[in-house]
Amino acid sequence: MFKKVLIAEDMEDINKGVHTLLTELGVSQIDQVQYCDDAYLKVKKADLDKEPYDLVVSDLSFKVDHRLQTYTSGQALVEKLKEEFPNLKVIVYSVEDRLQAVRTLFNQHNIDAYVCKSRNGLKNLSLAISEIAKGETFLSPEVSNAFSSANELEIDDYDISLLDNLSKGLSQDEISALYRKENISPASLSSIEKRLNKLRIQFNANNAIHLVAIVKDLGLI
Amino acid sequence: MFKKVLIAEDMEDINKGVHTLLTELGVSQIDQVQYCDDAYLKVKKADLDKEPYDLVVSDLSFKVDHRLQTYTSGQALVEKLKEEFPNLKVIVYSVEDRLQAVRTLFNQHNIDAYVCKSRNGLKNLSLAISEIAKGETFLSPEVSNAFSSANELEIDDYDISLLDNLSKGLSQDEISALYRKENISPASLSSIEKRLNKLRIQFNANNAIHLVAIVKDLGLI
DNA sequence: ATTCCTCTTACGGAAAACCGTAACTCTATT
DNA sequence: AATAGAGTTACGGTTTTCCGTAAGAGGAAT
Repeated sequence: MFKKVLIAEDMEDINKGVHTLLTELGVSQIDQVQYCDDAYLKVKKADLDKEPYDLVVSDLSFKVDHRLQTYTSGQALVEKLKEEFPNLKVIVYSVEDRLQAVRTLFNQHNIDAYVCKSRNGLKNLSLAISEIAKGETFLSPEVSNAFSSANELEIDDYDISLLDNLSKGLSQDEISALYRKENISPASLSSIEKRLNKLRIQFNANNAIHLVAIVKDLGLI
Repeated sequence: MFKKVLIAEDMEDINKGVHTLLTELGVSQIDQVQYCDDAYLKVKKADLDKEPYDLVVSDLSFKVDHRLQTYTSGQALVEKLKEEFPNLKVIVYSVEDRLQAVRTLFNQHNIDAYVCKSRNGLKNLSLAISEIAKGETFLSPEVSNAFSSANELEIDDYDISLLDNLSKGLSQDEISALYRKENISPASLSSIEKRLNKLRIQFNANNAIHLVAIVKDLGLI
């Protein structure tokens, strides 16, 4: 079992809940931070001191406040940690259930577990820890279909960019011009129309306004 | 101080964190539920048994799962509780920072405190409890401007309704027809256009999509 | 090379949104 | 009763979105 664990989570109540769980699991040294930068510094220092962490449990979203941060999101933190300390085990513990994000975390950043905060969040976190201790990876049931080919939601980065630009007030014409300038393909007005039409159908939206409202609610943008 | 407190919160880690806090504050009996319906039933039963709760701490959003619920949101639960047990103190503890929602909870449903889940969530929750014990109400700093008149941007219910209908995918024509049917004035397409134009100027929006995106971010709808 | 398939682009018409102007209604004031 | 002002409605013209059709571009397989 793990001996030295770091929790990176900005909300102190959750931080507390996870701490209690880890204590119950018999982890002897548990450190907590509420900012991404603090997490990185703590891991770095522990490594230099030859007393490295066995495991980091990190949230994805950290609310911004007055303190300027180099790493402003859990993604950025995890990416940096796994790049610099490949042997460090990392669990992402987040309310996010966006399959695309989960896929990226596993495929690009090699995280060891993804646990959704939910009713059974702590139970799953507990499971994840024991799986990782055995050298396995863990995926929360809520997002278990992230890698099942059946569920290809087919929303890619291009779609997100499109929706994001729409929500920023750009007309389809302006988006087309922008994409031409930045060599993003497809850039034609016609293709943009087509793509948005596909998205409207996928999300059952009546028009572009409705579509943007829906994807904002879903947290896609 | 309060003796008997109920926590309604679907995420068990937060539940645990709040529980720890209440224990530290010296609350002798703390009950926890993860479903709105359970919360209502517990309060109801405690009242019938002549051992009523002093305080309920409730989340706003409860993820839906297999269990069918009569009350599907914290709003619905709080509304029902305050209607049936006006003397019961209620703290809403939520990540939501939508000012409109906060106003409604205070004005319509007479909640006693609104605490935002954030870095200092538990500290504020602690403050809220001591304020309520003194017969005061409490409002988290994050939403403290919910009642400051400076913040009145001259957005009335009609504007909100307009934006809401837009975000639901109705065309301006359809909204006009709807308002005529429901005797909401002004109902003409022309007036609706004018009002939306005013809102676009107020919020610096390029078009209707942009406008809806902005007011969604602001939490107005 | 050819066929087939998919993705991209172009175009044209209908619908909706956008924008200015003007007329009409209602109320308050004198 | 007359006037002014604010709010509502009507209308025409321009731009943008929506939607179908069709032509071109590029890749994979035979």
